[in-house]
Amino acid sequence: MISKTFQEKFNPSQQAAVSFTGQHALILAGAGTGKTRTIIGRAAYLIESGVSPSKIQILTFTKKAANEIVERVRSQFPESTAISLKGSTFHSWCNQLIVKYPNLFGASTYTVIDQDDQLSIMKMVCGEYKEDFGRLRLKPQQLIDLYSFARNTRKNLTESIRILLFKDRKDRETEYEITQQRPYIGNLLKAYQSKKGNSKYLDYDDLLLAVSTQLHQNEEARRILAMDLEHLLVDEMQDTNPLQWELLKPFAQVCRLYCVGDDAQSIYSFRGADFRNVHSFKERVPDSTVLKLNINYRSTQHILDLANWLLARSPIKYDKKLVSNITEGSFPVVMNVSDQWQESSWVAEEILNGFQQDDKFFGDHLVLSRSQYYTKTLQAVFIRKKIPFVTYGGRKFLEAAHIKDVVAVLRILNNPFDEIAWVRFLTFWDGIGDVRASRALGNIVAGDGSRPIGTLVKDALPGQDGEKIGDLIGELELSKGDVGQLVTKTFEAMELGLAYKYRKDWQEKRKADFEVLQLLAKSYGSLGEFIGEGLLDNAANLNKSHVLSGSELSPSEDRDHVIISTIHSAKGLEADTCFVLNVSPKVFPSTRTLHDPEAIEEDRRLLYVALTRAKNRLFITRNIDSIQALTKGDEIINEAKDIPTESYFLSDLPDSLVEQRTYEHTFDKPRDVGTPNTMDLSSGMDFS
DNA sequence: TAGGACCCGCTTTTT
DNA sequence: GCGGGTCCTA
Repeated sequence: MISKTFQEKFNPSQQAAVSFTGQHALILAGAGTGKTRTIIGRAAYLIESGVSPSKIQILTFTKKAANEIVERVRSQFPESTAISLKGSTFHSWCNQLIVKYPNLFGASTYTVIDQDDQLSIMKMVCGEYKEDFGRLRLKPQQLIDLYSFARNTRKNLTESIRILLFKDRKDRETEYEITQQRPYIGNLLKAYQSKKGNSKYLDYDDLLLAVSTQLHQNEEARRILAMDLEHLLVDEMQDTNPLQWELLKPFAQVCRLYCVGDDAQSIYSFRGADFRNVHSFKERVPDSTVLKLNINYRSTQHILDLANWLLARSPIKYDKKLVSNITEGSFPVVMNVSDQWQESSWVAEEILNGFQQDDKFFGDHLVLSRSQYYTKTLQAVFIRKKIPFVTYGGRKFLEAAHIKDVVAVLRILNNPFDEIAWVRFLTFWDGIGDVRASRALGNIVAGDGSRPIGTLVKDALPGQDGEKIGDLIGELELSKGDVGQLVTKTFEAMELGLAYKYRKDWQEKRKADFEVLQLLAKSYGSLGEFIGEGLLDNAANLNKSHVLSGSELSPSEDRDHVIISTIHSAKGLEADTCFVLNVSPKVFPSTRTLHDPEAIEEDRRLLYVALTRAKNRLFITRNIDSIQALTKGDEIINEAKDIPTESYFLSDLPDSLVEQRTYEHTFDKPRDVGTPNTMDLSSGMDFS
């Protein structure tokens, strides 16, 4: 049954996509063509057609996107109609499946670990296998990257080493080097893997791998999951990697796949994303149809002209030319600045102008940067000018050191084999360092698990310290069933130590986070859920972007403020006015990608994503010095001499597409910024 | 063995 | 400006 507004809400190609009746579909949707609207419409359409909401699963890459889609579908129906509709990230979905069917996936007690934990384990392994590690000139982090890359791309170790460490070279020397190093790397990775297994850890990749492997091997598993699922709606298909494809593939047999994506917005190849998952969809999935959405409802034609120009210059054929249904509007502005202070000041001025003169809200402004790091100056200026802002991307709440200290206790109670949590917890206390902790650890983990944790600690760590810590953890174990209470008690017990450990910024910054942690903890039913889902839940990414309102944990999104985001985190966002920072030579494309044509194209797509976030006004900043260096033909050109591809995306930018300006005010630069190395004390004193 | 002081290198992007 | 590593001292 199609609702009355259907024709009004969707254009003909969107209608075709939303009401698709075939088996499997791939929707190719350019930026701003209503991708989210279509996936929402699809879910709503299915529910209206009588599909049970509980049999629809929406998959996205971030929790935020998942929540938004689900909420918007639910709001179209009377109260509880669509309450059972599910939306999650790939990782969280797999985690839920593993929890729901423990027998099927063979994991009962486990702990999901993040990249910090992975690194800690790898460091332990490198310490244990000194000889192997010593023969390599690699950092533990590189080993982790290698391991993850190989698993996500389904490539073997040799190929992974070649791509990640040798820039994909295939000459004889490289072959020799790889043959030399591979056995040692292999040993370390195997040791890492078995340590991970012993501690009952699952890293992010394991979550996907566990489910995917089982589905491929086990027909029973497919049958069971098929009973729960009729429609799988996948967002951002261009960002899926081979491992995720392995996960999706079996579902083509048990339910209907509906994948939405845009190959021109594929920006996650560092995570193994492969847009052949889009390009080869039709060949890979029998009985599938490809539909396209081409009309852009977001941006003015001027903005799209620039985006189209950028894409047209790529050697890759995207078969895409966005056409806007908005014809008026101003040209994108390219602002030439000579340093970051100018850049930040100008952005701040523009925003304040917009706010005061043009009746814009702070929330109408989106500032995009290539890296989180780069926006620091901007944040400083915003604070001084009292411009409210939130940042997207960056370190997550649960990854902050002081939070991890407290969470370590919860992890221990959840999984007594969790060595990392043990070390963190034990060394937290004054007088216990790495050495005593890891010694004690051997005894604790060797225990049979049936004895109370408190006595285990006392045995492993004789003396006063052991008594104290053993009593504490024994006491805390009593609150295991109540996550909120457990967090409160743990914090009380550790508060003194925390205040001392983080004395530099405890009062100002860190202390308040524990109120947030408590509220967050209360929102989870069980310890296991909090540990597992909490980590995977991007909504837990409430560093500074969330505030406490009343007794509720709520995103401060309902307040008016500018959004500062990395481009990667900005996918799916849009704003009236959009600033793209530092689109300078050496940045777009980045100098680190210049050796690799594919990486350059990914940088191009990254810029494309940034440009297409803007609805009405697009401002691009760039460093004038680097532009002049480029035209003078100095080192940048020389570096790029033997590289056929262009070295700066905007180098031949036609004047007809943008308006160029140069920043003129200089008074805004704070006098006291810079590096006063020595203070001049020579004057005012006569030593003669 | 624990912990503090100091120095260096460098700084994409994320579940 | 930050974490990480290293060296030095109690």
